[in-house]
Amino acid sequence: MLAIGEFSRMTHLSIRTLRRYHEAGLLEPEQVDASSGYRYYTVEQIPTAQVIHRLRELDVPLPDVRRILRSPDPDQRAALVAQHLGRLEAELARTRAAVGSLRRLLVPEPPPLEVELRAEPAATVAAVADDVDADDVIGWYAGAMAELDAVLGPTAEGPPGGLYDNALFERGRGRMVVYRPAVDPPTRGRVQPVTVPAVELVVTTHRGEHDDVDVTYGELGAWVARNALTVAGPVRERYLVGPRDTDDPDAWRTEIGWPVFRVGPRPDGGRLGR
Amino acid sequence: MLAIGEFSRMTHLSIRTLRRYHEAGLLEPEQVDASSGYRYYTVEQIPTAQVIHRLRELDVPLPDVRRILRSPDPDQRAALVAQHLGRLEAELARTRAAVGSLRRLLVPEPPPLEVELRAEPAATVAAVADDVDADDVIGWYAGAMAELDAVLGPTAEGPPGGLYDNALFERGRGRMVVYRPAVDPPTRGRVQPVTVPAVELVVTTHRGEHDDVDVTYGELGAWVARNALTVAGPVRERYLVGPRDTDDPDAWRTEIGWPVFRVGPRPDGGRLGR
DNA sequence: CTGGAGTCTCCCCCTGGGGGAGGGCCCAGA
DNA sequence: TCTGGGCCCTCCCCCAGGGGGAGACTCCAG
Repeated sequence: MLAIGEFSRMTHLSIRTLRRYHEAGLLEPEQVDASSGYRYYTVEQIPTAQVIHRLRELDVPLPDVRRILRSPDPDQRAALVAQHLGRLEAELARTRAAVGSLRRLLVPEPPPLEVELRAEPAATVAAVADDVDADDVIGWYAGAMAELDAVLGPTAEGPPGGLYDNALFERGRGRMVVYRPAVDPPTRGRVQPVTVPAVELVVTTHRGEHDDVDVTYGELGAWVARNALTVAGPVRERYLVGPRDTDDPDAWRTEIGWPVFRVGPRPDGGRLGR
Repeated sequence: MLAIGEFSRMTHLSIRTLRRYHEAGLLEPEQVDASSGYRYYTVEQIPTAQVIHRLRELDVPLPDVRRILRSPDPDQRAALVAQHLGRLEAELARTRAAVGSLRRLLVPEPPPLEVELRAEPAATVAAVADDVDADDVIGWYAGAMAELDAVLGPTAEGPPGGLYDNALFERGRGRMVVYRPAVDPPTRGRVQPVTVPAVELVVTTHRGEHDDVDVTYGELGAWVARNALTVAGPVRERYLVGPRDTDDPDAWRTEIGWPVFRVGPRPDGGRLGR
C-alpha cells in the first residue's frame, strides 16, 4: 500500500490533485483509513493515473475522464477518446481561423461598404427554430440545416437564411431561426412553416470567410448609428453563396440585414417574438 | 453615442463581457454618465473591440491584450502578437505530444523493465541549481543547460544529469539541480561546484521521447514499492543519449535513479538538502 | 406621467488548479 | 513506551474569465 506522497512521486500527479481526483470519483484510493482519513493506493493504480494525466493534458473535462475510465468496452472507450480528439481538431481550426482573421484585421484594406435600405415583404418559409446558447450556434445550425434539406429535398426555391435574436449576442443565448424558402412549407419533425414579417431592412453583403462576419456587422452597425436608425427585431442573414455552393471561401456571399425603425418606436425591444 | 446593448450587437461581445473589459481597462467607454453610470461607446471603438475579440479567441490573457492595445508602435505590437502565436505553437506541440503518448499508453507493449540496484559514489560536478515551479521545469532546464555549456565548453566528461526534489512532483515546486561532470568545476554566473552525495540508487533506463517518462517513473516506483524500499532523497536523471546527441527520439536514453534506504530511516524525508 | 425595456451594481457559481492554517497520524529511535 | 518530526487530513481563500440572477435605477415613447 502506498501513501499519497509516494503515489504522487510515482505518477507525477501532485498530492492536491490526487485528492481532487479522489473527491471527483476519478481515482479512488484502494483503501481509505476510516479513522485517520489517510488515502492508500496500490501500484496497480499507477497506469490508471497515467491515463488520467494524459487526458487532462488534452483538457478533457474531469466528468468526461470519469466516463472514459468507467466504460468497460475498449471500443466504446476508444470512441470517447476519439470524440475528444475531434474536439481538439475543432479547437485548432477555430484558432487558425482567429489567426487568419486577426491578420486580415490588422492589415485593413477597407472594402467599399455598400449599404441598401430595402422594404422587405413578409414571406412564409420552412423553418427550424429554437432557443440556443451562443457557443452552440454552429452545431445547431448544421443540424437544423441538415434537417431542412432532408425534409425539403435538393431543389431550392432560393438561398437559405436565418434570423438571430439580438439577445444571442447581448446575453449569449437567444432564439435562432434557420429557414429555406418553400412553396407550401411542410410540418415534419422540427421543420415548421414560419412567416417572416415584413420589415424595413438595412442590408449589406459580407464577402468571404464567415469568421470575419462580425467586422461587417460592425460596419453595418456604424452605418445604422450614423443614419440615426434604431434596431427593431432580430438580425437576418441570407446565405447567397456558401459552402454548399462552392469550396472557394472567397466566393462566399452572406447578406446581412438589420431591421430598423426611423427614430421612433421599438415595439418589441429588438427581440424576436414567438 | 451608443448604449452598451447597441455596441454589443455591433461587436458580438456580450454586455457582461463589455462591462468586464471596461473594468479591466481594455475598452473604456467614450463616456460614462456620472450620475447613472450608463456606458456610452462610439462607432470608432468598434474596430478595437474586434481586435480584442480576436485576441481573446486566441486565449491571450486580458493584461496582455491591454499591453498590445496600448503599445503605440506597430512593430512592437506585431512582436507582442507574434509572441502569443509562439505560445500557441508550443501549446500545439504539447497537445501533439500528449496525443502520441496517450496512444502509446493505450496500446501497451510492456518492455522488459531492467532495474539495477547500484551503489553510486559521491561526485563533484559543475551545476546550476534553483527552486523552480513545476510548469517552468522545461524552460529552466534549457536555460541552465545552455549556461553550463557556455561555461564548460563542448568537451564533455560524461553525460549531463539532474536532481529533482520530490516536492517538485508532490507540491508543484521544488529544488532542481542540473549538472555536467567536470574536473575542477568552476564558479561562474549561476554555475557552481556541487557535490552529489553517495547513495544507494535504484536505476532503470527510459527509452525514447521524454513525454512518456512518467510511465517509467511509475514502473520504477512499483519496483521500489514491491521490494520494500523507501525513497531517500531527490530523484536523479542522467541524459545518456538526448536531443543534443541525435535527432532520432527513439534513440534517446535517460537513466532514472531513485535513492533508497532499506526499510529503515528517512533522514530528510526525501527532500533535497541545501 | 407612466410603463416597460435597458442598464446599473452586487453577489454567487463554474472549472481545475494552488496557497496556507491548524491539527491529527505514523513510526523510527531512544 | 514515549517522543519528535515528517506526513497527511480538512477547511477556507484565491486565480482567470466567464455566466446567472436579484434588486434598484434610468431612459424614453406614447
